[in-house]
Amino acid sequence: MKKKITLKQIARELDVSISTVSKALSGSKEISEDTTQKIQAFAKLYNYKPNNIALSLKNRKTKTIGILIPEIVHHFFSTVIRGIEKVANRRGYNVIVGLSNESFTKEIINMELLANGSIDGFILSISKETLLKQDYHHFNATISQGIPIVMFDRVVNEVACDKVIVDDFNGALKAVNKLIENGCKNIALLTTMDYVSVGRLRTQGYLKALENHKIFANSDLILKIDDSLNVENHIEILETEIHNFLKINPTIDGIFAVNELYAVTAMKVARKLGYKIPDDIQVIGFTDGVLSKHATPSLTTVSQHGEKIGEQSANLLIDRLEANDIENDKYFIEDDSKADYIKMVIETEIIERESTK
Amino acid sequence: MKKKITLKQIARELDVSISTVSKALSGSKEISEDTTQKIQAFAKLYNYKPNNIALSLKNRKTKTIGILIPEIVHHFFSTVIRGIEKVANRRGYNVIVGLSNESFTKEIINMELLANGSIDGFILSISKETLLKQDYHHFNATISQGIPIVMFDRVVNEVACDKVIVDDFNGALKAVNKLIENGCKNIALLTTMDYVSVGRLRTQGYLKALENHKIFANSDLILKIDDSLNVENHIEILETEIHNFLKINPTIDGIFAVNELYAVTAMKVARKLGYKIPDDIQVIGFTDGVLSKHATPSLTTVSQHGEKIGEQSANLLIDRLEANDIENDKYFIEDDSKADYIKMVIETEIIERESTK
DNA sequence: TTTCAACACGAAAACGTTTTCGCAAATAAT
DNA sequence: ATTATTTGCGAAAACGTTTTCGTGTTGAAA
Repeated sequence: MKKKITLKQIARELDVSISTVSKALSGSKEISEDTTQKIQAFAKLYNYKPNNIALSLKNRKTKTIGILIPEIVHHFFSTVIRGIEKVANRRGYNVIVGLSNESFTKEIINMELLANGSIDGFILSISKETLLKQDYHHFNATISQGIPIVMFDRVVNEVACDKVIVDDFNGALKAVNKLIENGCKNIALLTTMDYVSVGRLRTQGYLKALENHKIFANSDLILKIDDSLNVENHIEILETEIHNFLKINPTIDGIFAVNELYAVTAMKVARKLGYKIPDDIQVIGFTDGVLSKHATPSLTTVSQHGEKIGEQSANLLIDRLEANDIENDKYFIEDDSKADYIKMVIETEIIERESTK
Repeated sequence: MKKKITLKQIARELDVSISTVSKALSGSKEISEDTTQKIQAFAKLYNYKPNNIALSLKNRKTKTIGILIPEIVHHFFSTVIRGIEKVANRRGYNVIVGLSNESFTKEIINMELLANGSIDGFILSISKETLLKQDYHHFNATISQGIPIVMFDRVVNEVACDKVIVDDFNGALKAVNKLIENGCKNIALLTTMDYVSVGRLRTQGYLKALENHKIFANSDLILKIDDSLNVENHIEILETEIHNFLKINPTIDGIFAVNELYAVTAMKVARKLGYKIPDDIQVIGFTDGVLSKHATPSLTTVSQHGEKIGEQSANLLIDRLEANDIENDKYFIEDDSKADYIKMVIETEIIERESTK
């Protein structure tokens, strides 16, 4: 077992001081050609690599980003992680992932754990429970400790930080517009309980599209589904809810769903009821995941560009981290209270597939 | 901006030494009741939490696990991560995620980056490129540095470490058995090029099942699909390949696919060709992901229990890490070469849905 | 009164770096 | 020959902990 070699060991072996080794390895002009050569050769031979932890302690920065998301087995979130990882890697950062599991407490614990020196900044999406409780003190506490946060997708005005969001309103608007233009007269909305702002915005987009076309918004055509904790098993309930909904409202000829699961389930149910898609009913979903791509018929969706969201979030965070560096170097620490934070909106895009005409 | 408080600051403020503060906070009997109270109160007030990096440096362990996977936007891998995170959290560890993107070089870079003190051990699944190259020196180098590795799913005999694998052989065997018992006479196999051992094992299970039932294995019924780099766009190619395959072999009445994408695509194509599922053709896929669950008809699959794989991997790794601790404490470092490594096999389970009778 | 524990605390080392400063020797300028 | 400057290197501090080993004070035992 060859443990990693340290500066001290090299120094001892070559009979020079630690400082000399350090300088030689960084190519300092202070050290003579000769010794530099000798030390570098030795270091290469023993595959010396500086210890990251020691560097982190010395520099008081870890070059690590903490990602905190509600759930990882989820297409959208994993694409976001991929985006974050991509730019983080490129810019010399690592990512450490925490899962809140939609729980307020786990969110707090995870943050406190990582905020104790393990990471330089956070990229996160708020858990449902936190949104329900509307308790955001842990975010503000973290920020006031000097640890910047970037929130994505599920964000909240009460916290002053950079944000990257999907243009949920316009995404929904565009989707419903398309349904209308495609000739749909009675467009249903399949949505969740709207304490998650995201759902609320999509509903607003739906309503606005109808209004723009002078279509009366019939509240009977809006089905709100309770997406409580045990989502996994609720698939049958989901199906029967949609089934009954379609039975009661036989005039529906277009469906806009706020996620792809609702959309494909609606297609499934509709087909069982004898509807042809897209001939009798056209369907558009939000979120462009595997399901949409491989459903039969494949689903027209509003793509959220998760990877792009991740990239932008990472860039925003790292930009701020490195800006802070400069400020600190200048011994000029600006009053953060008037720092202007960026809210970046990522445009959606409609991916047309077989579920619309 | 309230930066985190340190022992030194508390010491200065309360006019005691750093050692006293440290001891008081850990409840040492050395310190008087009075001072202990005073110090603890002060620490609580200022929300003191020890700096993780400093602790890591001192203890020479980070309580962090490095996960290295080929791809994160992938149902199986994200369930594994979820499993790892779950037990890691419970046992006091964090996880830091690296993506190899199926690239040999990125795998190496990521490992070297994290091996410099950032993590105590690795849990990883080998990238395709590495498997092709059959170059495993970086794994062995890491291990001989004293950093344990646990490999899952895509493992390799050439590296001496703990492994957690799916019982691919028996999973395939059971699946094909079921097709046979359900009356299928001409069972096709949809597989990939088999440099990934996983695919090879599934093929062997398929062949064994046929053999057990004295069915002649017709090589015409095996379709090997080239799953090269640009998988995303290959969906049309996949469809046409399967289309032609089914046209040429009209007797096929059962399909076993080594992943769910091939399975649902096969269903899609078959239905376009006028087959009824499961009446004319029954289909079973490997990997129980979202697609299987929500396809129409829903797909019977061999579940790999990704979360369980993650949990077991994490337990194996942490067990070994903490066993090493004890050995080191004893100043008795065993010769690792004769350490016996565990290969844990996770049994598969068939989830029956609508694509089989 | 002297001796000895017990008590309460501080100094210092260690983990592995980087960096500032100081200092001797060698070279250059006067 | 004397002073000034460069060159090449080492000592030490610092990052924030924990822990070992002193050490001075107190109260009790001799």
